[in-house]
Amino acid sequence: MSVPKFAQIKEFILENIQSGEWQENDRVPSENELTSQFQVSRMTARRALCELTDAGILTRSQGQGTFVASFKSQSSLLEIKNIADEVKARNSDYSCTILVMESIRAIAPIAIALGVEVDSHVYRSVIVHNENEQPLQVEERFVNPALAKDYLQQDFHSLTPHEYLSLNAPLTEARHTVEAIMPNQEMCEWLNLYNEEPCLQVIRRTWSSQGIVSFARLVSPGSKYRLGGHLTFKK
Amino acid sequence: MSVPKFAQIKEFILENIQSGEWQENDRVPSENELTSQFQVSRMTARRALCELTDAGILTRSQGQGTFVASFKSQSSLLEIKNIADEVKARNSDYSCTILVMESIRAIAPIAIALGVEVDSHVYRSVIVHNENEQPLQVEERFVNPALAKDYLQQDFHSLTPHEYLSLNAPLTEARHTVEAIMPNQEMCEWLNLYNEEPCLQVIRRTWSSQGIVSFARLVSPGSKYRLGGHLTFKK
DNA sequence: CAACTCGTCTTGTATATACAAGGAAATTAT
DNA sequence: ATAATTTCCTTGTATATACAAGACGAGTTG
Repeated sequence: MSVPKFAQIKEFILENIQSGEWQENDRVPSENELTSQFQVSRMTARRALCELTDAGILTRSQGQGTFVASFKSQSSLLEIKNIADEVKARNSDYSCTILVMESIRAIAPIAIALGVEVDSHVYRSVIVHNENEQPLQVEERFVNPALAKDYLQQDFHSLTPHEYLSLNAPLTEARHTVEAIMPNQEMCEWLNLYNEEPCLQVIRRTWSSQGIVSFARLVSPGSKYRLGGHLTFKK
Repeated sequence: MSVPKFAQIKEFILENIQSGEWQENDRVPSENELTSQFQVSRMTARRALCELTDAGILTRSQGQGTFVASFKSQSSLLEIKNIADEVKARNSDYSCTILVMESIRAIAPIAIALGVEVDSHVYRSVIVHNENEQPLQVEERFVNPALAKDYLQQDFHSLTPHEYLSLNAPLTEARHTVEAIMPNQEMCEWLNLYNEEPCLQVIRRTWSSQGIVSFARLVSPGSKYRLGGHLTFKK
């Protein structure tokens, strides 16, 4: 058997959608209808429908049927990778400079972002990530000490903060925002920017099962760093 | 039955991974082992393994077994949504201003990005998307005329270019880059920016099965627009 | 000693069957 | 006429079974 039956059924359905024969929210054949049309068992027809549902192409509802998913909210995805991996993948030299490792009292916005009491102690680190000795990104991170006691004792030359935290408080959720900002003077110094230039800023908050782990601000010069995304609509 | 058996098995596997009991690339129990451990049929054990594989938690290999996937390339994802939908979702008023609709001869960089001959005709549109009458994003788009003949005849007040193209040349692939830039003077005028401010620029190239469809440049003021991403590590 | 075969374990595909549960429409009872 | 019930079609879960196909090691053969 060259092409599995469930794959043939998937193709059949996708062709009908791509040709426009079946529009958004149209009903597609039920498991039983496919069973008799293709002379397969219900489980095989079902597999085709389930896999297309997992892929976001169809939606199913018990008792009602299976429908072509609406593409309205079709959104494209961008990846945010670990900066150290990215640099190494370019065959460049990666290094980092640790500027700050301290325990501070949380002012209101930090406390709120970390979900802790205002004025309680939190850890703060500032690290510059370099590509071929040139600053590429500044990482300012606030960490909830309850979830990473030994944070300040780590040597982040060998393991990035993100890697360390992933190991010690397994991530369950992350939220990001990306924006374009003008760096302040301190940031310009950290990034070695003589002429002001726009920077890409990523704010990342990460959760583990026990609560908010950390709150990071990643700033990179617009001329040296960009985010990439690649999206294929699986056939 | 409150919690389905296949879901219980999934939880069992995930707990072992999250607790660190099973490390990256470790082998997990085979279908047959789970079958006897949980007193279920092989198909039920199989379902748990397959769903975790689809979710990227496990990898499977015929003849070898099932393994904990490596999180090395763990990357976070950001969404780029349709701007019109986003504005409407905020309960704001959406409108757009069409500045340019023309057919031009492609200079080299445009021709290359679209995969057409240099100096051949391509369509170009420039549209400003407004939120509550304030410019939010400038969309400059170059379109391959072979794949969207009637592009210039469209009324983009009712249907955004992205929606039109999605309908006429179903997307198979898209690539994005995001960067922080300083807008030039023309862009400042389009965006109504009196004081220069950094902008977020998204470059999007889209493919259909017949080739490259279009090449778009989306520019938004850093103070008014940001990209958001939400990632949950499914339990 | 190398190459081959065979048996066994693994995942992959496919079927037939059974019952559960949700939704909607037709039927029945009030 | 309205409300409750039944009935049917849908998807959801679960099992037992069969054979195919890839990987790998043990043993056999040259």
